[in-house]
Amino acid sequence: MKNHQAIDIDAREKLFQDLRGRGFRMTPQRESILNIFYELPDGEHLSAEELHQILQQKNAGISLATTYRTLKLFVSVGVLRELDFSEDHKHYELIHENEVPHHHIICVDCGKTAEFESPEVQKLAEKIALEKKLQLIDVQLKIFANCLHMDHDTSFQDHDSMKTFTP
Amino acid sequence: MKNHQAIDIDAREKLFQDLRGRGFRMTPQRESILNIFYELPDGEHLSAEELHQILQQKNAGISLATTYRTLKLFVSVGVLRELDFSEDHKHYELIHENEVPHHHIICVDCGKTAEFESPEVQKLAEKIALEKKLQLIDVQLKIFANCLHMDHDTSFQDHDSMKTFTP
DNA sequence: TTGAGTGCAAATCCTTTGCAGGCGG
DNA sequence: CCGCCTGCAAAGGATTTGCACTCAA
Repeated sequence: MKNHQAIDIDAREKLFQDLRGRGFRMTPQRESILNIFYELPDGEHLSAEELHQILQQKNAGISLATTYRTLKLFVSVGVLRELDFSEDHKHYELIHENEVPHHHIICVDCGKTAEFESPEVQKLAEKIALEKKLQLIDVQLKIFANCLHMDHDTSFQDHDSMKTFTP
Repeated sequence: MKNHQAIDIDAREKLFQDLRGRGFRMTPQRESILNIFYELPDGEHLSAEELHQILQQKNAGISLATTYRTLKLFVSVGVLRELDFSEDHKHYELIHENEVPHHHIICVDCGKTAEFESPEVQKLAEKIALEKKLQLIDVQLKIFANCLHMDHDTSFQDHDSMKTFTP
């Protein structure tokens, strides 16, 4: 399972420096949280609660309040992307350089999600931003569908059990 | 300001019949809520709280609980679309036949939204659904951008004041 | 040293739900 | 009539915040 760890040690340290440069303190809590996202398989996302549970398992001893505060901070500085799958809570995923733009399919029946890559969507958004004189920040496409109970094991991610998958 | 009212009286009555046929009761509360969405300018969306306030102003005397229950019902039967703009609450808009697929631009700075039409996005989603053997239900594209404080009066919708606009 | 960051618990906000009474079909 | 719907108020769940203490720079 490919993850960000092997290739991005440098990028991670660069990010720490960047954040310090922007006046943020690089606490062990923030570092732990960032590391978890870097070590996550490509395209996988976590809710605040899931992240907090992982931190607990690692004995990182980070409070839920700090988890929420850190997620919010990382979103505001462009390190994480906030996703909404029409559930009662948000999900978060890493934004890393040289990521291939990807988007989400959500099964309205079973609630699982799958990712797919689509440079076309990105191009389209760039065209629209140019037309409308907007500074493009992020693009998110959600396809709601019924997966008809096919391909669950291979393509879809189960949020609550954090099952991994190979698209 | 174009709205659904003039053209869709029949569609509205047809919908009532359809819902009744599906075993739902057409109460005055449900009718009032549906009417509000039909009378809303094209492409405009409401939060539960905004909808409830409009109902109050019209002396419809509908409780917040029923407002939420009805929104949820209409989403589940495909009458309304649930939107998320990374705020702390959802928004809802009417899904009506012969609607031109439209999507949303959200200004990360001021929080306002604008709609734009894009048949390309729809086509792309249909292609992906076909490839992956999914039954396509809905497509939502969100473009996060900075509007640089331009065109607020003409293109962007202010959620909380429900200011209307002409895209 | 110092004020940004943290943990804890209480608070807040949005949304859901239990229950008794109301009314659509 | 029957049982789906409603209003009310209380509950629930996710997220935020006040406060005193800690520690990164």
